[in-house]
Amino acid sequence: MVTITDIANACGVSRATVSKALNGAPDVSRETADRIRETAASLGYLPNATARALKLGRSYNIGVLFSDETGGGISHEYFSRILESVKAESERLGYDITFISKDLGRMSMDYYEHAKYRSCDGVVIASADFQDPAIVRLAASEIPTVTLDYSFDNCSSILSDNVRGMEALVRFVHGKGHRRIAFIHGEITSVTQKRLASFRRTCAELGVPVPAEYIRPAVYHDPRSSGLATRALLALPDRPTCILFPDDLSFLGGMSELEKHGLAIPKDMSVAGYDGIPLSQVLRPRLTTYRQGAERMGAEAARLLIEQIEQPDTWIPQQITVEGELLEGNTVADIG
Amino acid sequence: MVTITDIANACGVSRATVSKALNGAPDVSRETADRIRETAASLGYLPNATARALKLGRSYNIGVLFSDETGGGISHEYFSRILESVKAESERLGYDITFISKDLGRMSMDYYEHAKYRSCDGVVIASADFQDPAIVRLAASEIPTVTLDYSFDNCSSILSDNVRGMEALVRFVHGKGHRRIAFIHGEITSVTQKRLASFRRTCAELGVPVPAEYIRPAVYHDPRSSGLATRALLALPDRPTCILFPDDLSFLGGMSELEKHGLAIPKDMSVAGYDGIPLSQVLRPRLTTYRQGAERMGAEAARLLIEQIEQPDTWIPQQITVEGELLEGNTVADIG
DNA sequence: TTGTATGCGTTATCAT
DNA sequence: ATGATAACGCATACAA
Repeated sequence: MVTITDIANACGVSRATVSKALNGAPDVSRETADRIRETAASLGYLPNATARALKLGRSYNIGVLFSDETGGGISHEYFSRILESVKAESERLGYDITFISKDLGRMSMDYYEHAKYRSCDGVVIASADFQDPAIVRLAASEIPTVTLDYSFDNCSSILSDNVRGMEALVRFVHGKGHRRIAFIHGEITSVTQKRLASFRRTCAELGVPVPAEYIRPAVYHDPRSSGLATRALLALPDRPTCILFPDDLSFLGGMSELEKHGLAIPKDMSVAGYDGIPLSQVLRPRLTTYRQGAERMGAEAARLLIEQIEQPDTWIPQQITVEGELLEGNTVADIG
Repeated sequence: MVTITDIANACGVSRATVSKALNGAPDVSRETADRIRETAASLGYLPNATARALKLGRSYNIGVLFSDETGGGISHEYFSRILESVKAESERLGYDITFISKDLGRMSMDYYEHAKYRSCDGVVIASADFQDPAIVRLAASEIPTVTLDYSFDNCSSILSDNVRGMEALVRFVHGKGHRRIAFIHGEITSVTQKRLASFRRTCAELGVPVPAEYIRPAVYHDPRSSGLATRALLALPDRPTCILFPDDLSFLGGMSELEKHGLAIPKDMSVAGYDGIPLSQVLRPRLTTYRQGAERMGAEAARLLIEQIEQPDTWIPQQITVEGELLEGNTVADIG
C-alpha cells in the first residue's frame, strides 16, 4: 500500500507537505504541489479512508437502516428503489453507505451502537415499526438521522405523499362515477393511518358514504390476505363497484379471487393498486395505481442528511413531502 | 465517546491491559478482566471499528459490487434477494457490507480503488458485464473476491445452475408432449450462453429439432421486447407449441401478445418463465418457471469470501453451483 | 513556503 | 500479571 510517506520520500519533502498538497491547501507552492500530485498519481496513491476517518472524526460513510418484520426489506421493490437512489445520491456527494442492523457476529448491539461502531456520519432510517425502542434511541441520539415515511421530533424526514396519493385515487375513481368504494388496507402503521384518514376524508368531501364493511384489513405485499378480503367484499349484500388494494402486489390476490367469481376487470369490478411497480404497468388491463416517488425520496433523504452533516450549525429539521403520480391504467370502469 | 483510555482510568490500569481484557487475552487475571469488562459495560463502551481497522489492517467490512448497465441493479428482484442474503450471512459472521461503485464524489476511481480506499477485506461481485476492465482488474487484484454467475480464474464463484435449470424446463415441457419448443433469450451474456447451450443440448438429447427461427433474441426484464419476439414466433408458418421466456417479468410481454391473438394459456399456447419471482406464483394460471436459489447463492458467496479472508493460507478457489427448483405451475399443457 | 510534532483509538511487542 | 511504547496513515497547529 502506498502512503503519503512514500510520496514524501519520492519527492524529498515532508509528509505534512504532501498531505497539504493533496488536500489543496493554499500554503504550498504551485510547483511542489504539482510535483507531489504527479508522483502521487504515478505511484498509484490512494487515500486511506480509515486513517482519515480516525483523524477527522468524519467517516464519509452513512448508514442505511432498512428494517422490516419479515427481514426481507430490501427485496420490496419500493425499498429497493429508495435504496438505489440513496446510494446514487450519496455517492454523488462523496459518501459510501453501509447497512446498519442489530447484532453483528457475536457482539449484540442495537442500531445506535452499530452506527457508532462504524462511525457513521449519519443514518437514513426506513422501518416498518418506528415504535421500536432501538429505532427511537437512534433517532433521538446525537447522530444525524433522516427518517422515511415517519416524522420524529427534531429530525428531518421524507414523506411519501400518502394523503395526496389516496386522495388522488379516490377522486379519480369518483370521477369515473363510482359511489361504492371499498378499501383494503395493510397492517396498521403510520402510513396506513394516513391513507385511511385520507380515504375517509376524501370520501366525506365528495359525499360518498363509507360503510364500515367496505374497509377491510389485510397485509401489505401479501396477495393471499387481500384475496380473502376481496372474497369478503364480494359476499356483501351491497357489493362495492370499486376496490382499492393496499398495494399492487396485493392486487394480484384480489385479481385471482375476482376471476374465480367470473368477474371481469373492469367491466364487473373496478380496482386500483398502490405503488406503481413495473408489474402494474405490464398487466393487461394496465392497473390504475399511484406511483410513489421513491427515487426522489431516496435522493432527498441523502441530500438532507448530508446537508445536516456538513452544516450542523445552520441546520433545521425539515419535512419534505414527495409527490407521486397517478397512473390511470384501465382497471376503473367509467360508470358515470 | 468512551474509549479504552476512559476504562483504563476508571479501573486504574493501563490501556494495554484493558485492550487485552476486552479481547480475552490469556495473560490477564480473571479478577481484573471481570472488573474491566464490567466498567466497560457500565460506561457504555463500544470498540471503534475505524481505529481497529487501521491498526489491524482488517476492516471486517466487505464490499458488494452490483453493476448493471441500467444502473438499477439492486431493484431487480433476483439481485435484491442475493443482496439480502449476502447481508444476512455477512452480519452473522461479524462483517458489515459497503457498496462498491465507480466514482465517489469528485474523486474518480474504479472498483478496485474504491475497495482499497474503504479497506474492504473482500468483495462480492455481481455484474452484467464481466468483460468490463474495471471488474477484471478487481477480480485479478490481491483483494479476495467471489463472483456470482461467472468464473474468473483463481477466484471463487457461485453459479446459479443455468445449465440444469434450462434442462429441467426443457425436459418438463418435453414430458408434457411438446416437440416444437421456442426459446426467447435475453441479451448475450455468459449466463445466456449457458442457457442457450443447455437448451440446444437438451433438445438434441431428446431428439427435438430446433429450427433457427425458434430462437429469438430479446432483453431481460423487458416485457416489450419479449412481446415482439412472441409476435414473431406467432407469425411463423409452423408455430411452436411452447415458448420459453428469458424471465418471468418478460413473460408478461408475451402474455399480452398472446391475448391480443386470442390465444389462451395453456390451451392454445404453453409457456414457461425463469426466476420464480413471487409474481409468477400469484398469476393465474400459475407460471411454470425455474426458481433460482438466490438466497443460498448470497449466503454461500459471503461464506466463501469470509473463509478466504480468514484462512488465506489454506484457501483454494472454489466453484459452487447452487441448484434451483422447477416450479411446475399450470402454463404448460399436456399434449402428450 | 516547508517541516516538526502530536494525536485520533486501537493493538502488539517487549519489558518489568 | 501488568505496563510502557510504538505503530497503523493521516491532518493540523505551530515552529522554522
